[in-house]
Amino acid sequence: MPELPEVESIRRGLETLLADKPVIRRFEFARKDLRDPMPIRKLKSLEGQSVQAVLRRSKYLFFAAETGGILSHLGMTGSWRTADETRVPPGQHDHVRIEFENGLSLIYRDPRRFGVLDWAKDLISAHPRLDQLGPEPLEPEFSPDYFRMKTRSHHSPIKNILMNAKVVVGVGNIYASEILFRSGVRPGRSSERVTAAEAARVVAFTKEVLSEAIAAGGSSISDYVDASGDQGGFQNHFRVYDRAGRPCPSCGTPIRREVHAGRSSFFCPRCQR
DNA sequence: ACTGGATCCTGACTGC
DNA sequence: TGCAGTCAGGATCCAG
Repeated sequence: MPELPEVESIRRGLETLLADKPVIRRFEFARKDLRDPMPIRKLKSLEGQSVQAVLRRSKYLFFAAETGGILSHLGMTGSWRTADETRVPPGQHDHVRIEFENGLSLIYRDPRRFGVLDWAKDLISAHPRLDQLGPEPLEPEFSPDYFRMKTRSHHSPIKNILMNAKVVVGVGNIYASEILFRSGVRPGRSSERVTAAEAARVVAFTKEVLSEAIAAGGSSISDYVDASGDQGGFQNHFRVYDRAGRPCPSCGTPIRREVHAGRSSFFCPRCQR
């Protein structure tokens, strides 16, 4: 599943592909639902309209057409590819195709179907999938004071707070472990016991890790590729994620794995307290 | 009002 | 080789 850096990398790829603002000729649906039913008629109402921009909010992509647009969440295994991207042959998990007047076709593939395809007016108007979202991690609104306030008002492991989209969007399971490693805070530490200085470090390293990952084009694990089928490079920079038993890059102590809220966390028991 | 756990689904990998 | 069990990038729903 793509986290924010992967979604942003995909957005940039799509923006380039759709730079000449092509008109949507037609949608093709191989099925009626992903995780939820898709609003097929509503989406088809966008046929004949040009895509003006590809935007991102949280881990959602938004293809902005004229009277509304396509809201896309990739879930764990979703991807957008061009039809002529030959490295991956057409398959049973290609669920939606968007054909443009200029000959381009985009194909949505999602084996696990945890993704979402919805219609939205824009990214500003009320929408049930967007209304409850917290600030973007790279915006100033995600500040040490703000995060400190959130850590004090919750009673759960700091990692859960960091991954809570109502607190801050875009931080998934991989980057949460990486951020907390750099911050020197154990993922399982109860959030109300995180000091103001530590909360400030978590905020700073959230911005740092996500920025570095975006600059590297995201992380490729398993089946992630961007819209051109290219893989990101940040997975080569993981310091703790999926490295249980291997030496901490900083002190050599074996990395430990723990489960919080049903998700694996990785940390160095010596560097993180 | 919160919290953690189960859940949706398929595929890759492990160990017997 | 086969088969069962475990795990996977997310987010929602439900019980306690």
